[in-house]
Amino acid sequence: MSFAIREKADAGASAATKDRLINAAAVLFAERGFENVTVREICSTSHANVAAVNYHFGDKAGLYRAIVMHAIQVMLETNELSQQAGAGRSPEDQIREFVNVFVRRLTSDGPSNWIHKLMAREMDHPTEALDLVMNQVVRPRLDYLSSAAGAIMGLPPDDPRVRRSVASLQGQCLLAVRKVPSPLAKTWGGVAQDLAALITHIADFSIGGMRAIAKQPAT
Amino acid sequence: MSFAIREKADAGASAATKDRLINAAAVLFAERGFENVTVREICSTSHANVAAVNYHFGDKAGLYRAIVMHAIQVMLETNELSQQAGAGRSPEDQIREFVNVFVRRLTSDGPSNWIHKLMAREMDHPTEALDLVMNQVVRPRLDYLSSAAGAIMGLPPDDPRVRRSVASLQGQCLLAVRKVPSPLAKTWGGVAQDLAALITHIADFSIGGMRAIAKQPAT
DNA sequence: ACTACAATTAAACAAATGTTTTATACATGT
DNA sequence: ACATGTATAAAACATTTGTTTAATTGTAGT
Repeated sequence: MSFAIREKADAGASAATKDRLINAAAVLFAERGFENVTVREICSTSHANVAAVNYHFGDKAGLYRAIVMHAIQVMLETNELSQQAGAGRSPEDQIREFVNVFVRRLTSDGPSNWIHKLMAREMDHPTEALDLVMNQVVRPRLDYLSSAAGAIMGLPPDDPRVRRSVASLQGQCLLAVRKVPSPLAKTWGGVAQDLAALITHIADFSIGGMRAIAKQPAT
Repeated sequence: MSFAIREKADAGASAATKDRLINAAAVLFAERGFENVTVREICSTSHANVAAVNYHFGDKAGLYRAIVMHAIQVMLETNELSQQAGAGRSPEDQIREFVNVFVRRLTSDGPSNWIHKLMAREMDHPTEALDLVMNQVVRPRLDYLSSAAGAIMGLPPDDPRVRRSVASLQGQCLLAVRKVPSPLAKTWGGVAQDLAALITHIADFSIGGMRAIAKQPAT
């Protein structure tokens, strides 16, 4: 068995190109979508040969699949982070911490940045891989938020008024994360400029909305 | 001058193919994006020749531009409709009417449906045409909403707290409009199933949020 | 009848794209 | 030293893409 040695030898060469391909392609796919990125461009920015993608991943779609798998891991990590941050706190603080972790992670320049761009793309043009993301990542996230929101509203987590309120919260987070085109940056940018202010706004706005909704009769 | 007669003669033939191209391409572009739609497919579904696009619009991008121009008109129409619906009413009702018109128009199967899908696409991948849309359509819309929100919150329309609240409202509307992929349709669909309930939720949730924010000090 | 011009069609073109093939370099195991 | 198998490299291939060209049709004006 020479696996250990081979792995070590590969670490600087072959395994590195495979990783370079994934890293470069992930950013490109997130930025411009699957169809609008050429294999040649991926290999070019990865300093790899044109055939590298087909060799390591079979075909272009195989590379995309590998990237989605990696993305799921990071999104699950985001879920855990936001839930740990709110553990043992009041439901209001759980909402605040979720917004805090979620928005900061998605607006940062870290490796998690491209992931949600990619997912936003998938929303409009779903592929096979999206089912997995929905069930493994999004559904648990919504369940967690529904639990906190239900506590705030004094309603069961699966009450339609609670689910809708969670959707309202998510909608705000997703819009806040979205990069806004330049011409509107002045007006809109004033909103997103101070990230901390934006985060507390979304949380407080949503909590206020939940309490207002809770007073209404069920539909 | 034989323009009048020619126009009339064209109405059933040439002008019709030009319109067929626009209508077919608009749906296709909205569904899959500019790059992922081929000229051949557009012409095929339009029952036109492969060269029709180049003849009538110069090139593929010219057709796209023509579609965006048409889209702007419809979006301006949406603006007017929602503002007329709220004319002379309380600011709360103005918000409610805006959400009502906006969400209904974007979820209907009418001709306005594809437009905002297209715009959502433009947000992520801006082209030259987007500047026009932003300044002529989105900015006035935000101004109108800021005026109503400001009245509710007892603050000037350009107060950061007001602008952020308007953004919160828009985020909810945009998410509500977005078609959700099938695997989550069960959970999420329960939210969007009753459109009327969803609309009143967004309005009341937002008004509640605004009032809660208004009580806080400026940041 | 003849001309002029717009619209349509079929065929072909040049460029780009994903993929395959063939050959080479290199490290490892015997 | 030799064989083995993996990773990289260069070139070529088959399709698809947007676009152009040339020929044809039909309609209006004189």
